Amino acid sequence: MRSPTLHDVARSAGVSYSTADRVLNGRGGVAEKSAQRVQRAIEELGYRRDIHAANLSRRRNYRFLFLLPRGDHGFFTVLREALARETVRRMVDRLVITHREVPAFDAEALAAELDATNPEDYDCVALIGVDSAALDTAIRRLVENRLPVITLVSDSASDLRQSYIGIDNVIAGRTAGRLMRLTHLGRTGKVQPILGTLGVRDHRDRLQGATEVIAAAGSGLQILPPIEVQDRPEIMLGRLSDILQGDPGITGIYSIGGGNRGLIELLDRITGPRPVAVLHELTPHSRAALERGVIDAVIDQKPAEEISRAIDAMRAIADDMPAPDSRVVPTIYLADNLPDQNANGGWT
Amino acid sequence: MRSPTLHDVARSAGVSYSTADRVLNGRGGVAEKSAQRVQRAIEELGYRRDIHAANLSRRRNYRFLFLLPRGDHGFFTVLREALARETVRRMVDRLVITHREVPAFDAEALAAELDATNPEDYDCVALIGVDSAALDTAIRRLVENRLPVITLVSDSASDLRQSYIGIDNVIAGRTAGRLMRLTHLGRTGKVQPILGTLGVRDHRDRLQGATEVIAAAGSGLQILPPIEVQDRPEIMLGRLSDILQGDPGITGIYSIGGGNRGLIELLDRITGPRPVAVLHELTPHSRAALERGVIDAVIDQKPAEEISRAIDAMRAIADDMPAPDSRVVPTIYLADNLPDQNANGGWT
DNA sequence: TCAAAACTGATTGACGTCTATCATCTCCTC
DNA sequence: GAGGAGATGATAGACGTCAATCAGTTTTGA
Repeated sequence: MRSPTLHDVARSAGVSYSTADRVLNGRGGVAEKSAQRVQRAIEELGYRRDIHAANLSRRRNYRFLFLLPRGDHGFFTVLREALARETVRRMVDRLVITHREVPAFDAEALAAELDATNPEDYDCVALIGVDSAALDTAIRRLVENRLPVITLVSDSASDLRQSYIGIDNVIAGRTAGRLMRLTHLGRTGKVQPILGTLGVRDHRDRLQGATEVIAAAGSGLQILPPIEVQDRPEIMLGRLSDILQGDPGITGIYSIGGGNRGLIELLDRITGPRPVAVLHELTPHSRAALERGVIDAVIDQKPAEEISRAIDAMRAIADDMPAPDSRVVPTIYLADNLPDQNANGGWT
Repeated sequence: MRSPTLHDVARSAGVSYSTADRVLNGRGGVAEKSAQRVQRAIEELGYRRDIHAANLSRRRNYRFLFLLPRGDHGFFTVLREALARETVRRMVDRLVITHREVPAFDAEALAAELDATNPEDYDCVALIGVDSAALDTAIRRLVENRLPVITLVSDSASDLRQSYIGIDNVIAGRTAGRLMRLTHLGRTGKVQPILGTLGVRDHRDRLQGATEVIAAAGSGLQILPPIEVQDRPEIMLGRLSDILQGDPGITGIYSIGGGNRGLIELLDRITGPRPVAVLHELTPHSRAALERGVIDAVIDQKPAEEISRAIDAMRAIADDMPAPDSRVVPTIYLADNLPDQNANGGWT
């Protein structure tokens, strides 16, 4: 029941260990027919190289670089904390994870950071994608220098990056739209979408998804033109409070992006019935709001899970294994199915 | 930047490698003060044993046994498939996972299977808990013979098993109740709960959770006495169709257990408005029903994730690391946020 | 046909840990 | 102060792979 070693492969192929090794590791200098015999032996025996023994032997560490946005934006904070946890958790597996902070929403700065990165220093890089020619160029340089790149949370340069780990934002938007429909069964209403800016692809996608579902026949719902609040709580508070006063018929609020502290503050002030409120991303603020019944649902992309999967993917890439894209399914949190407060969403 | 080895520890403690090894692996025969010096060196250097090198050296495999219910019950099928995937996926990590099928819902048979298990043959056992004295006895025997046991999906013998991986069923029920409230905003209604039998703890817990939320002040909802259908589609179909005809005021159906094929068949027949329907467990049937709009929400416990976490926990236990309980948060699936069909819920 | 090139095999010492054996050395006890 | 128990050190061979070297064989082509 012992699994075969490379020695077994060599013996079965009728060649020396050296030759089997040359084939396995593509060192060259092997006659075609020998190579084929080794390959066949590998398949016949079902040989799989013991990756741990290999790593031990070559004193290999997996060196991964994460570029994450700076700042106290709730979601990014959660993301950074998840990364910090995984960093220590994975040390036993020889993963050396470096984390550099870059200014949020600044493609140029991100590109500059990549340009300043020596491709020799890492085995894989993860970053949050943005649509930007400068970023694409920077990514291309790394990839051409054999440093693979993956995108996280938001995709970009999809022909260059090896893998994308994150949610499909159209689906996230559709999920929000579905929640609006379900909370409006048997009645009509108007839904007000709020986003950071229409310039961000992710926000447009969510809006599109929500619109698809809400505007579909039989919903009895109307979706209003979106307002832009730059992910800023103050702007959110001001603009939205104007709008709610102007149109008392609004029965649903869908907050697509950030700045939710403003929204929550506003909802806290409302006495009597309030509109249904659906937000994105579980943060201490949104969680507290859910718990005290000020908002109804949070759509979350499980940052801890994304980080963990990103690391898995990076490791697979570093080991030259296929690393599939991994679409995370957006999760719905209501007041009752919140994860343990301290337990990073249950991700040990 | 190299992480310290046991040789480093020995040198730093001023003892030989042998002594350091004796301390690390508790082989005994070491003077108290030497042991302390070694311990101190370990802490000072931050030494962590290289578990992969250790496993390599002692030719260790992790031998885990899963006892899962037989039968084509949708949920159990998903569970078995997830296990099969993980079994191959984890082979590279020296995990040898054995899977034995036991009759479903039969504590005696499960206990018998455990009794027939030689504690020497495995490093950890996972099973789905049931309240049963016979099972407790069987578990006790294993644990006393140094074979740790964990429970999955449903807990039992909580003082004997090392860890429980699964959802909190009260929370799952509350989540269903919350969905009922949200789908009844601005209107009143009656919710009919359906379960396998009140004899099953998990079902009672879910009912309790749902009742807590639905019966709370301000819901405008009434929860009807539960009906028992033994998880059987035919019974479900018959009983429920009688009840719906008898009481046209029913606006919500909460199916707590199995037999959902009967429920779906019934709902498919309804023309015009139908009650809100919330089910448990994503299976091919429930998924299809969601997609064609016959039911509204599925509460899922992510079996693939549970399996994966169970294996993580078992490995931690086998390595003498702390293995925390892992409460999985029940997930809500609507028509729009379903996972990839083939992709076991996104769990690679 | 002979030298160069291409290929093959044998061997060795890592990597960090486990396990076993054997030889010392230091006490304590009678 | 001899005998024994207990503690310690030294050493060696595994585990499966990597990486390098060197000697030897076969093939190629001019």
